[in-house]
Amino acid sequence: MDNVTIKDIAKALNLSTSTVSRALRGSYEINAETKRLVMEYAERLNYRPNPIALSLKENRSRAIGVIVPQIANYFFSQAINGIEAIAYNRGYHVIIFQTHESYEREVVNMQQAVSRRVDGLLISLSSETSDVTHLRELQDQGMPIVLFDRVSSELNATQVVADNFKGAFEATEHLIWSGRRRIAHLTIPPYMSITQERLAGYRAALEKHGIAYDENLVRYGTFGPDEVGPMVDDLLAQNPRPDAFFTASDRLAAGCLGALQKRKLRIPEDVALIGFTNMNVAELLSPPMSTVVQPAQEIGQVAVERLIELIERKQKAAPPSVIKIPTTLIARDSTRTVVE
Amino acid sequence: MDNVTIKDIAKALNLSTSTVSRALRGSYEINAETKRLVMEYAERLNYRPNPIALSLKENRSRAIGVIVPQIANYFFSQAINGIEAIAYNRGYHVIIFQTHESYEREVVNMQQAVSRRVDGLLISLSSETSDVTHLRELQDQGMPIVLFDRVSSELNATQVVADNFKGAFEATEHLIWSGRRRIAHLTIPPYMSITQERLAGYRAALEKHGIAYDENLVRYGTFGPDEVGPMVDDLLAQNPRPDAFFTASDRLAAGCLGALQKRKLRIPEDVALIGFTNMNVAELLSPPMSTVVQPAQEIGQVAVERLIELIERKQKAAPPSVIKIPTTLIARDSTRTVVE
DNA sequence: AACGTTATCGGGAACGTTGCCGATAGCGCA
DNA sequence: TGCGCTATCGGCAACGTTCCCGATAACGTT
Repeated sequence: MDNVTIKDIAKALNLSTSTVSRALRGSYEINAETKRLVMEYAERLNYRPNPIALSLKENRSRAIGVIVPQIANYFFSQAINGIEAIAYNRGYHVIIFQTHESYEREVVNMQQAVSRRVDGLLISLSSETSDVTHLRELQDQGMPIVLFDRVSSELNATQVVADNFKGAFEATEHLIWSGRRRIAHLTIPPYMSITQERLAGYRAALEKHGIAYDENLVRYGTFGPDEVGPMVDDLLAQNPRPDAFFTASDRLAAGCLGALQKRKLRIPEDVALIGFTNMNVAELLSPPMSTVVQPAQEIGQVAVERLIELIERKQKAAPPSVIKIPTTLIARDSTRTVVE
Repeated sequence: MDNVTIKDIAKALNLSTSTVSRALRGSYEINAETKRLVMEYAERLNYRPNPIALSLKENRSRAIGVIVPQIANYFFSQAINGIEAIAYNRGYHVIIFQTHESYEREVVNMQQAVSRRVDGLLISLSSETSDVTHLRELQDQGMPIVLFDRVSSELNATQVVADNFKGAFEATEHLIWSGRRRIAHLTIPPYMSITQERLAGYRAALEKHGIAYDENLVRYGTFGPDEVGPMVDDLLAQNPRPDAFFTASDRLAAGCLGALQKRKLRIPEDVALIGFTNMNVAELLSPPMSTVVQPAQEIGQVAVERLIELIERKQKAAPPSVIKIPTTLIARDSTRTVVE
């Protein structure tokens, strides 16, 4: 392998390791000629400082851990994209952990990250996670933590999220403006932060337009497979039937669309549909699907920037806060106003 | 932070560090009672061995580098999913690098991975990469390397790919069976391995059915934005017009579908369309799109398994080989046989 | 002439862990 | 009694790097 060390250089040039070390870092107390010699020789041998030795000495790894439910998911893969870009520019590398929506694996991943000595942690909570004491304890021990997307107000940490309330409010109002009155809301487990914020936005829009909130129109998914069909059936069985669906995720939006198609309901004639999503093929769906776009990449970028600030400035960094990144509503055919 | 070391335990228990070390690893030459004491104390203090110190000592990092063009891409995010799952079970962590389809960044990423002292490298080549001497040199220095998906026969390394030839052959034959004769092929840069294999499968299917290969029906994309529309236009301007499109990637398939829709061509009545893709929403597109499914996750899993074998058994591992994972053709509405 | 200063470099410890080599005591056996 | 063996443990070096403390010589200053 590659193994040229500072010792090799020292031996070859008949110098001590300390001199070589200082020459390489350009210390002022090394003779210019000596510096040149060392630099040239190091260059010629393609010397690269060993980051592991550095880590041991400085007690830091220049690595940040990223814990997400799933990589193979539009939102998270884009967020990781943003994270990676910033992190590498700042000299950190990114270690990925997946929880697969399991609380248990989240805890295990967290411990793994700790024993890997990551300098900081970026976390999007699993859907099973309601208790965050594991994170609070870690934070109390001094580990910099930033939450993104799936956050928890139980934790006094910086949190970076889409403006879920506003996004949901706009989506719901958009449906109302297009003439719908019975708007169903398909969402994810109720104890999750994003669920509550989106639900609140949904309710606020209904209220603003004088539509009573009907809890029978709200269904909570569990990330299980094949669960969307029955939920949609159940909602459609009501009388009067819902005339619009507002879904809270990529997965639910696609599943809902499939379920509606299977049941031969015309979109947007029979029901309208709008999702909270990042799918870049939403435009190509049948019909083109209206969406509230979450700025996944930007969320990742902002989150990692805050984390690095936390790592490098420690107690001097900005106090914990909640950062909301605006969403964008894109109206397409699935929510077109239908004139009778 | 967490910092309990083997020294702390030794001091507290009035033992030497070596004894503690051996007790922790269950060495036979340590008194059972002493072992118990050490184990219990370590447990109580939540001792975790410092992997950085281990890495320095053993000259290995228990990390594998994964270099891909893009994380935010169906295929690669699923592949990384598979990689992550296996790697963690085997005690390795995964460090992600993105080339963004740039040769230059690929080289830089490779160097970064090396200076991070990864134990092995998993690479899917950028579309710009035609020269692989940077990888060959690294390999010559003893770094275990496994290529996946975007591979190169210039490198004597284990390569894990989808069965591109067979997949393309089946897709083309499927189009022929559905009654098409002028089958256009939208693909990616010609020097890439997957391009050539898919093109060969396409040609072989044409030949088998007595259809002359027409190079005017083949177009090579460059991963640039908004390039698909003009390519499609150009193809459609021919006389006679193509009656089917076979695309070589997720991006091209979606772009082609959008372009055809924009030009008001009916699918499958006017033209058929089949893609090489992993999009799980292909069924929801308009119309539902036929696809050749690449087993992304399995490719990742197999690749990382081979890499770990290479890392741990070194010269004793299996010699380099090309492993082909079968694809699956899913016929949907976009290639339905149209009766005139 | 004695001293302080400056420029330039080396020695050694330390980060946390493991492994080699020894050291000690207790014991059995001839 | 003396020898060797086993069981049990400690000391030390090493991995690659940085940093603190000295060391040395060549000066200038009083």
